[in-house]
Amino acid sequence: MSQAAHKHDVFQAIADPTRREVLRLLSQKEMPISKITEHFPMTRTAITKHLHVLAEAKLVSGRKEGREKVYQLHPEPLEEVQQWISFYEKFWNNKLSILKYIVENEDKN
Amino acid sequence: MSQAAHKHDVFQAIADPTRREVLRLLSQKEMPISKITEHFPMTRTAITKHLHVLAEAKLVSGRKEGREKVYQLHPEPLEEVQQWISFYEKFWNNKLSILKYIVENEDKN
DNA sequence: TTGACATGTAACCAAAAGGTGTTATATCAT
DNA sequence: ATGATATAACACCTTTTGGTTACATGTCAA
Repeated sequence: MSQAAHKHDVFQAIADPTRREVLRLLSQKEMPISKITEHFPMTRTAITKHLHVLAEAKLVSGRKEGREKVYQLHPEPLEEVQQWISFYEKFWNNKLSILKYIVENEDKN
Repeated sequence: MSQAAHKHDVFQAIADPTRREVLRLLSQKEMPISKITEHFPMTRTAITKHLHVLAEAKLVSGRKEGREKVYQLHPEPLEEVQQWISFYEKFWNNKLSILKYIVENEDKN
């Protein structure tokens, strides 16, 4: 897989169903690679590559703990997607976007 | 949470920056292919392919009008992404997700 | 009817994505 | 020290992606 820097943004990271499922798993509990792999019908090597893509998008990070590498979720980058989407929300749900606008401005006081 | 339906789902469709820009353009005004192409440093054929991917995800549709094919936006499928994201919103913004919950339940009355 | 315009599409290409297996290294339990 | 475990780092393969040319078809305007 590519090692070129910032080649994988958050939009690309979440494009793959396996990676979305990894995020869901890590949203419940941090896990070492082998534990994550148990949930998928593919090799640990493949999961490791997906984890690297997610890490490049800063959606996960891993720390070494003994001989394990424990990965944990960092959902913050998803905010960029949420903001991108919010532009289109007005097309299907005016009420919600108006409410969001009110809440966000309320915060600034 | 299995939506591994079509080859090109909405997550894959929005993964590409060019396709996101096409959506933005079409959010302002419907356009024929050649007009869309003017905004990008690539051939019309490439844009046509991107449009096919977006159409497969039901994010755009095209109607023939004379010798032109006019594409227009259909943002509804983005709702799936928005809902997926909303699960993670609680990690960075509790207030908003609580409000959304209230609004959504209000709708069901 | 002729020519310019707008599109469809096939053939091709390079690079990236998504997977495999192998090997090497570090760590933990005996 | 030995052996099982957990991961990293490769090399390799196949399919998909994102782009190109080239050409065919259909439509509008003189």
